[in-house]
Amino acid sequence: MAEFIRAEGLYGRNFVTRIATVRALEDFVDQRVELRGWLYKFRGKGKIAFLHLRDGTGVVQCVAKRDEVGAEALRRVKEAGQESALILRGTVRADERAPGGYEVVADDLELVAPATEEYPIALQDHGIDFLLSKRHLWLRSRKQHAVLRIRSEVCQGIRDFFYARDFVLTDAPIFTPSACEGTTNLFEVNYFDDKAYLTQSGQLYMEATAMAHGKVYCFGPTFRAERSKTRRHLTEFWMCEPEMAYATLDDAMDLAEELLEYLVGRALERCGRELAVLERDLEPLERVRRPFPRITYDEAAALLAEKGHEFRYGDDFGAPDETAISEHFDRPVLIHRYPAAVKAFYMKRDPAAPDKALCVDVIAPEGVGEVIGGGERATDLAYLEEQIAAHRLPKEAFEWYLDLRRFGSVPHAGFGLGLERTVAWIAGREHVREAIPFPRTLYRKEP
RNA sequence: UCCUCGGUAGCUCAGCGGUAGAGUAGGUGGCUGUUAACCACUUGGUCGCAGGUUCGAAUCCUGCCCGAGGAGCCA
Repeated sequence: MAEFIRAEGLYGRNFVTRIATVRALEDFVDQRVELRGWLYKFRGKGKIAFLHLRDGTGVVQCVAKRDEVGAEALRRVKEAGQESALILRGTVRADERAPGGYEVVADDLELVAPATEEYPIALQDHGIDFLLSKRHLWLRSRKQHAVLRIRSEVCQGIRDFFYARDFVLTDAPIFTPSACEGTTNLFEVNYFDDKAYLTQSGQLYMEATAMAHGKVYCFGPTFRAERSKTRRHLTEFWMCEPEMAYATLDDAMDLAEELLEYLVGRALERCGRELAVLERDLEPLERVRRPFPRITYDEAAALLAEKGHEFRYGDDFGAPDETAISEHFDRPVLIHRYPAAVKAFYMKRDPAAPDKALCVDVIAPEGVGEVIGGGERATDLAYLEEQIAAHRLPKEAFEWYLDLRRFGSVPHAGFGLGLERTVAWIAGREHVREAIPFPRTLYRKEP
C-alpha cells in the first residue's frame, strides 16, 4: 500500500520514509511516515503544539514539539490556519491520550499551501442555510465525510448485489421525450428545436431492456420538479431500478427484502468507523433481517384505524400515515396491494381483487419513509391502452412501450430504490440532503 | 400552491419602544500532553429591503425579498 519516497523537508533533511494514511495508521505503529493532508485544527503555541491533520481518510492528532520541528515551521503552520495544506513527517505512536488511540509525533512540517482566508466553517454549530451555501467546504467535516463514505459503500453494494445475481446494468436515458408516469413534475429542457424532459424514472426503459436481457437494472440520477421541501425530498436524486422478466410481485418483494438486508449488513460490516463518527445507534440496523413484515394496504388501513389515526380508506398514505405504520414494526415494512386508483397506470391489477394493484412500497423505520416503490407491471395491451387514455397521456409517446406488449408480453416486475433516503436512513441523518455530495432542492442549486 | 417559524458581528444567538450585546471565530500577549484547552486584553454592525406610526424603531404596522420544515406529491 505504502510507496517509498525520498522526502526533503523544510530544512533540507532527507529521509526515506513511507506515505501512510490516517485510516491505516495502526499498520505503521512505531514507524516513521509521511502524511499528506490539511490542517483540521491547531492548538497551542508554546513548547508543544497539537495539530489535527485530515488526509481524506480520517483525522489524526499530531504532536509537534518546538525543539523537534523548529519554531519557524510551527509558526508558519499556525499562521497558515485551518485547512491549509500540509505534509507532515513523524513517528506513529499508540497513545491513550490521543483521540482514536494513535498519534503522530512530528519531526518535520512542510507547508504546501496556506489557507489565504479565515476558514468559514468553524468547529461549532452552524445553521443549515450557511452550511449548504458552503457545501463545497462542509464536505470536509467529519460527519459529512462519514456520510459520503457510507453512500459510496451503498453504491458499491448495489452494484455488487446485482452483479452477483446476474443482473445486467442497462442504464436509462436522462433526456426523455415525455413523462414516464404522466405527472407534470418534470424539468423541461431545450433539445435543439424541440423540447425534452429530464428523466423522472428509468422504469419504462427497464421494462424494455428486461425483455432483451431478462434481469436488468439501472442506477443513475433522477429529476423531479416537485415543489416539495421536506427532509425527504431532493429535486435531483439517485435511483436504482431493477426489473425482471418472468417475475411477479412476490419476486419483486423478495428481491427488495434481500437487497435492503444486504445493504444494511454491508454498511454494518464495512462502515463501522463512519457509523461511530455519526453516533448512529446500531441496534435498529442490526434488526434489519429477513423476513420483513408484509401487510396489505387493507391491513395497514385497519392498523391506522386501530391506532385512532385519522385516515380515509381509499386514499394513498401520506407521510404521517407511513410513519404511524412503520412505528408499529421493528424493521422495514412492505405494504402491498394499494388501490389501483392511487397508483401509476402501468401497474397490474390483482386478479383476486381488481380494484387493487400488484404493487409494493417499502417503508423504512425511524421516520425515513418510503425507500422502495415497485410492483408487477400490466401485461395486457388493451388494458394499457385503456389506462393511457384514462390518464390522458399522449398515446403516441407510449407506442414503443406498447410494443413490449405486442411482441411477447410476459409477467414482469421490479422496483425503484431511492439512494439518498436509503443512505440517510443507514447513516441516521435527518435529512436526505446530507446523503448526496451537492444537494439540489426547491430553493437551492448552488454550489 | 398552502400553513408555520425565522433573517441582529465571519458564525451561533440574546435584546422586542429610550446609548448595539454575549459566546465563538479573528488579532496581541501568557501558559499548557492539549483534546469544546485555559487566562488577560482586543478588532469587529447599513439590526434582510422599502415605506409608515412615534419626540424616538433592531423592537410596533404594511408590503416585498431570502431561508428553514411541514402539508400535498413522491424515492
